[in-house]
Amino acid sequence: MSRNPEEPVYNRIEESRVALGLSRQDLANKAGVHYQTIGYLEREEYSPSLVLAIRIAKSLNHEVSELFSLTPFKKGK
Amino acid sequence: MSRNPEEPVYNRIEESRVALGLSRQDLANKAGVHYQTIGYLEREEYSPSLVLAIRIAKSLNHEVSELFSLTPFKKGK
DNA sequence: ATGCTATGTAGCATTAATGCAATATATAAA
DNA sequence: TTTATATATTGCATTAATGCTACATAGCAT
Repeated sequence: MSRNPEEPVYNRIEESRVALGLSRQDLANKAGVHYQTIGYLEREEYSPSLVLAIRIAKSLNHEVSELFSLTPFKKGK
Repeated sequence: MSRNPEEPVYNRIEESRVALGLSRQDLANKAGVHYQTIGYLEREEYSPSLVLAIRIAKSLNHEVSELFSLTPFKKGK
């Protein structure tokens, strides 16, 4: 089996990032990753490693569980 | 750069697993992974994907942030 | 002694996550 | 118009995370 076989992880990265007035590049810098990576994550093209998830959560002043979920987030908050 | 270049993730998987009286195989079954994977994680030989971290946390009735951390956990609770 | 369970170790194969470069588009500002 | 910023898209290379198999060891039963 592969690592995450068609097992998506939903997230609210873009929502939180925009709320803080940050560009993807800004967030990428804070999290220490490539800015394209943020794009891939926001489009949910793949799910991050735990390390990255923790770094992003920290960069956005959120708990991992507030930003990422195995089940879809409800619209609006 | 690689994915998690020498960036360890500390965890309390073994502690929590034993507290629940589960074997690695038991936890592996609940989390849907190979039992060796649990071993690797407990020995902190590598850090899990976010999906796996969430599944393990759920299997152990814990929050991701309670089980995993970028900084070492203090001894005893 | 035999068997079973739990664990460690080692090796190999697969693939997703990430980096990075290039190009394209849209928008806003100068 | 030109410039700069933000984003999307594509493609390629690297490597860590995971699966799986096999073997070894130790403990605890029987």
